[in-house]
Amino acid sequence: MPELPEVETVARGLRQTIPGRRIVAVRLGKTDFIDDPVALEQHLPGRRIDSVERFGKFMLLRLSNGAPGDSATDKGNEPAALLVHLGMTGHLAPQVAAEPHEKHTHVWLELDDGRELRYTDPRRFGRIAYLAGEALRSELQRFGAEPLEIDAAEFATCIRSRHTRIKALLLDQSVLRGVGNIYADESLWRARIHPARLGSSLSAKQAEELRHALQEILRHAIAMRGSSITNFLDAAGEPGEYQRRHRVYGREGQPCYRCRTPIRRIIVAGRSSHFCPSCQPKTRPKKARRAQRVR
DNA sequence: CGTTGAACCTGTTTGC
DNA sequence: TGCAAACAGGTTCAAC
Repeated sequence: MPELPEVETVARGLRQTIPGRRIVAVRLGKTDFIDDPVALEQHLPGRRIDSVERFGKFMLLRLSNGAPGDSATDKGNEPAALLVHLGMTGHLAPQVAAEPHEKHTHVWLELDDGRELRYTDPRRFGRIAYLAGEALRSELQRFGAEPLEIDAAEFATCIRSRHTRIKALLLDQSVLRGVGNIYADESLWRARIHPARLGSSLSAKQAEELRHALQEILRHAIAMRGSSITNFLDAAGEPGEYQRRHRVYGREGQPCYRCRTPIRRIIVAGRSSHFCPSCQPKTRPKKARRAQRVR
């Protein structure tokens, strides 16, 4: 399931071989996950892919200027990009055009070097959109901070000001862009925070511990090229290795790596959440007792 | 403002 | 063994 580290891994792979190539033709299969399929056919042919960026869980293929007067709504000289979200089972990878395509391939971007950039997605939970100018700007504005860039003050504010479960906040793309179920659970375990705690109930120290845990885990996962849970493969068809480092995700009933207590799985914010009931207490540890213990 | 549940989709796993 | 139900989960939307 591609989250930030997996998308970053794919983007890095594409960056090796795609920028500078021109799209010469577009072929579409099923299009129910594409915002405006006609826009792809209209605006992509002739455009060069200038760069590949990651934005949260999206990949952004920045496109060269189109022909002036391309259409009434697209002047051709505004910044334009193809947004690709991999959903649960999406793959985006270049293939030699003569090679047979995988089942569930829905988009073929024919390149000027004999290859095709193909999008394959059995479940079609992904999303593809061509956006330019103001439409692109406003779409990107909907999303929250980049988890690897957010500073301590901003993180503390957007977590501690909210009367919502911390698990829901981590998954909310308008708060942080790019965190999904695996890395939310892993960070909460590392910071010893129960997933059902309210954001407003975290101490300043806990918020900072959580931010630190999240960033460390994301960096480590990127270095290991992501987690291959079901069938995640990078742009070169290679699996990631981070699934071996999971401490709670997918480990229900198995002993906590810190204290041996069996890991539990509960539903929080409608999502399956893995945690250690001993290391991640539901309520803040009380300290009011100390006075009574004085003899 | 916040929370929950359903819907989307199909391959894989589980249970009878 | 075989088949159906449950499950996986990112995102959006309706309902409360």
